[in-house]
Amino acid sequence: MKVGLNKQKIIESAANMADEKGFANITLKVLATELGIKSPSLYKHFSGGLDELNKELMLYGWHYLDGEITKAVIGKSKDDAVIAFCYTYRKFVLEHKGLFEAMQWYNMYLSEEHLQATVGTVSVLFQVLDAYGLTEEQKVHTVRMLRAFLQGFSTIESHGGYGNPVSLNDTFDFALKTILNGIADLQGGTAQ
Amino acid sequence: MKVGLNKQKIIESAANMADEKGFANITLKVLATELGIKSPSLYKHFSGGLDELNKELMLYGWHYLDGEITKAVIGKSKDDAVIAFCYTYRKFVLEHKGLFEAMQWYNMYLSEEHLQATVGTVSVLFQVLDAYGLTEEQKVHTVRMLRAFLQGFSTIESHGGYGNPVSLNDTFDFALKTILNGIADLQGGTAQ
DNA sequence: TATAATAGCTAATAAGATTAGCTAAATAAT
DNA sequence: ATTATTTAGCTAATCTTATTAGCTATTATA
Repeated sequence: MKVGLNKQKIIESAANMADEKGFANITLKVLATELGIKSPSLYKHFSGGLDELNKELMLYGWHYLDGEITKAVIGKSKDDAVIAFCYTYRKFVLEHKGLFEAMQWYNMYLSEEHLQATVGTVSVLFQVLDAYGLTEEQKVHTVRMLRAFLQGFSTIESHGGYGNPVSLNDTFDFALKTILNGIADLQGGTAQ
Repeated sequence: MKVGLNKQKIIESAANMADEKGFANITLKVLATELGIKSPSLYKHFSGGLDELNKELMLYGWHYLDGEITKAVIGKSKDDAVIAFCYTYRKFVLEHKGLFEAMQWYNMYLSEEHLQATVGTVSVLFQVLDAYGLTEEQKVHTVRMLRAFLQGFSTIESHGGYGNPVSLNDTFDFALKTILNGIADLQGGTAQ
């Protein structure tokens, strides 16, 4: 009784399940049940089993985020573009907590593959920063700082790791302002 | 043939194993073998099984980091103290990659426990920031921003996620400078 | 219409976590 | 010292999940 599945449908289903139940709670059995098949049948789509599925989930997540960010940034420049980038990133993580876990998780096992996956997102950030007239090295530093902050903030926030009642929106704005001021200072000629 | 184990020894062994083989590759079987016992015997020390062991590993890691940071910060103030804090954090993660995975990993499952664990480290940071005469809210924002940056940077760095040849030390210094400048601006009276 | 490929299935294997119940060593109580 | 109790180990057995092998019906192709 062929259900008519394919990689794409399975990955999307796994992504939804990750967001609902948490990435760590995805098993081939429960995923298969959800899809109306038995778990060994998943190997017809992912011969590499769970490991391959997780990898695909990671790639899917980064491409997804990539698309969201690209849409958000189009037509904006400079600070507006950076802010749109960061807000979209943060929003994505809050809305796709489980998928984001997959995006980071796999990172821990296959750097090379992960590097490829993040290339899209990172290169959008590079393009956004082109408008500021920074040196290549300054751009690299800024991209890395932004990535670090966004990943750290989103991870901590989405897991309830910030235990203070002060508004998280305010903190996010505060941090962006700090970073954007830093970029402005670089332009001001005080380039180190 | 009582080996004479206790929680502390087991946790330290697990921490070393995590750093050597990676957190995800710790199994009760291999840990037990390493310790010279059989895996069911571990339940005499951790009735909650792997889950409890992981939780203890997380707590151990945060206390460990806490101690290192406290030592590093003693006798320093203001920027020197912040810089010492950040360098110690980063160094710790590079030297204890596997343990740090545990510290973050558990985070994903037991927020309340994790909150308690990080209290020590976070409160040191708060004390360091006391010297700047910021408002409580500004301090909270700054602590959160630093935590986010440090966690994100260290995670990405330790997993080889930064694929550019530009010096990571330079990026780290660049980012600290940016954040410290931000703090300086707050003191300058331009408090928002 | 015959053939091949595909996507599903069931049954079986293997690895790991966990539980139950046993035993010897260490410790505490008489 | 001797007895009683706790403790820390063990083996055997169970459960869950991933994975492999081999079968079958449907779909697509020649």
